[in-house]
Amino acid sequence: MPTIVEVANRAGVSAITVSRVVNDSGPVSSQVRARVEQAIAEIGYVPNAVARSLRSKRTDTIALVVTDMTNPFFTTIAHGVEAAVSDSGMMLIICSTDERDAEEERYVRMLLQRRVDGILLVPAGGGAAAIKRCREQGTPLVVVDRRLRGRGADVVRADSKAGAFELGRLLVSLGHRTMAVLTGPIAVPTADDRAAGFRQAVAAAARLRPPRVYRGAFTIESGRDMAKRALSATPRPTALFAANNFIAIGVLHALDEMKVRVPEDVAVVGFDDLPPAMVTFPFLTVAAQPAYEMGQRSVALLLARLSGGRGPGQPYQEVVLPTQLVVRRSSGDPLGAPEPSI
Amino acid sequence: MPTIVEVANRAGVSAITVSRVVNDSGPVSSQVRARVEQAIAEIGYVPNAVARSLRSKRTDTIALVVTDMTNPFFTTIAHGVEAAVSDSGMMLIICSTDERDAEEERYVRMLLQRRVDGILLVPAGGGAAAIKRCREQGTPLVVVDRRLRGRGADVVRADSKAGAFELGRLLVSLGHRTMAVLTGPIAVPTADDRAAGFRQAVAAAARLRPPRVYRGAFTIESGRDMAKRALSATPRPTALFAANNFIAIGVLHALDEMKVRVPEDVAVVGFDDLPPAMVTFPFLTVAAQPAYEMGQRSVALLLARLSGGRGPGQPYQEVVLPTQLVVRRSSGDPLGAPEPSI
DNA sequence: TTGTACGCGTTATCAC
DNA sequence: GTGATAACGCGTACAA
Repeated sequence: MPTIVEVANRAGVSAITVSRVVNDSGPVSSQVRARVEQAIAEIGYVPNAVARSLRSKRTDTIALVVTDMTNPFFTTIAHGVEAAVSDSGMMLIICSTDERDAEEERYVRMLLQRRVDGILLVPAGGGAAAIKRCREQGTPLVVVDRRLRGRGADVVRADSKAGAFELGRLLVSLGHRTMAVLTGPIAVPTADDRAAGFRQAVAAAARLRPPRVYRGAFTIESGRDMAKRALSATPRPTALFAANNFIAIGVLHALDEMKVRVPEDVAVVGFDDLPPAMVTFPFLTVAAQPAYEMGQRSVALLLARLSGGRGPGQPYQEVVLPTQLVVRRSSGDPLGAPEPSI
Repeated sequence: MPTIVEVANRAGVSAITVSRVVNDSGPVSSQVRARVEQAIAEIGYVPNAVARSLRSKRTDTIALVVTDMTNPFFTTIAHGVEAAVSDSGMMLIICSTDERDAEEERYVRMLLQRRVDGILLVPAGGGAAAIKRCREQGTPLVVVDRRLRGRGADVVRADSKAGAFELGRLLVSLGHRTMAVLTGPIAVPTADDRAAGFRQAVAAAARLRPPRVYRGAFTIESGRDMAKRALSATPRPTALFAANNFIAIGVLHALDEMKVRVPEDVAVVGFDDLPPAMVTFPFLTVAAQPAYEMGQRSVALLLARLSGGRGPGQPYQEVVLPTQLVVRRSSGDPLGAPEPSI
């Protein structure tokens, strides 16, 4: 593999001159430039970015660490990230932790060894270890999709609480009085916020019993399981709130198996929309998060840190994006309304 | 940022000894090891993988270049790739070319500069330029999901022709006699193979007119457009074959808009399944590709090249995986069958 | 078991 | 406008 020195020899110049031509840094006479360019073409020189990084201390690479690459919500974020990263001439490393803290730690360690310029992280749990590591090394970190207890990093997330509140208010306005919340693990802020927002909406209505809250994982299996438990409770809920898209899918599967009709027998609302590209016939009423935009904004925040515009001394920012209420069939008509005449 | 030398000084040893401790290469007395490990912990040393790569000429990084990150088929491949890559302690760079040759070239150039250990490529077009570049540099390349004209690289793909043939045979057996194929661009082997396979199935039946073939892009918009054109043809087809998942979704949207019922008025079959995770109620009859497995097999092929087991001199391999026919509602019942009594 | 010398490919600094 | 020198952080080859 030819090096810059070999190009230099062939062109009869020094290595640094070749470097100047390649990077367009510093003055080079047009004659020399031509000779160098020809030499490059002749021997097929490809600059070595590894060596360059060793000197420059920049890799022009950032990493995105998500909890679940199969979830379209995260792949949509990834898409937004990729677009933004590519625009600024960098490359993107993607890691999937499978919601496991240990994997998250392993990945962050590897990424820091590789000296990536920055990390976008969807923490599996609290993310404390990762945040600490990054800070020690001075590598910018943006936490995506999860609220942070302390202020330890920039954050980009959607307003889970407000979105859940809207869904709750919708169901209340449709006349539901017994509802259940199916959400994710304890201590995951996203899971808590959504439960809290929904409960608040119910509490705001007079004389409604607070919804029962089921805790599981953000998975289809867990959604299915929680739905079955919720429906066997007394009194049986007339509406279910699934705190993310996978839980919602699990719920729909469970109801289908139980021959419970949606929305006729039970209304269902969820968090996270499915990308329109993937859904043939949208059905589910949801609070949609702006996933693509979240990806882009995360990169923007990271790049701002990198360009030093906001040095490491600057206070951390939290960008909270609004969700959008999308009402579809699964939430049903007002309870007690007359049956439509056929 | 502390270096290996600083660790060495603090521990009162030489740099190479620290290296031996960190990489567990070469003998180190347990006393010295303890001293070194303590020094590492105290000053928070994080090995520099960039410098290591410069020496070792390996980056332990591979890249996946796809045409469309929003397509669940490719994200499923990516998921399989990620799992396999992670298992072998490497990291994964992901690039999305948006089906543009120029982007593909740009990405490949950047990746080769970064000295990635290998590249998995879903070519936007023929992929000739990328293949040539990689070969010149001696970087292993595996082409994914596309057949190659010449033998210039390892290939992992599904059997598009056989899958399309099965779909065609199904429709023929259901009694359809006028059908249309909605496929991707000319010169993309995948698009051609699927059209050819389907046509062959029709030709195998006696006295059927060959299906009309529409050419567009592998996008929802294109699918919608082609569906409208196909349905306004005379004689009007009773069945449509969409050559990938996005085209199929576009078709379903178009038919919905035109108030054409599926499968009552027109039967629809497609290529590529949607991951079960994303679909609430599966509806479409498809030839499903083993996307996840394709991702894994691609990595396996790449790693085989890397480990030298199959040196660069070895002949290129082509792995062709079978598709699976999944019959659902969209393909309908046999034509002319009595209406089901309610 | 431990250490010395050198090179990996590039670029910043300073000199001409 | 061009070049010599050194340094980035690490690991191989060899010596002690």
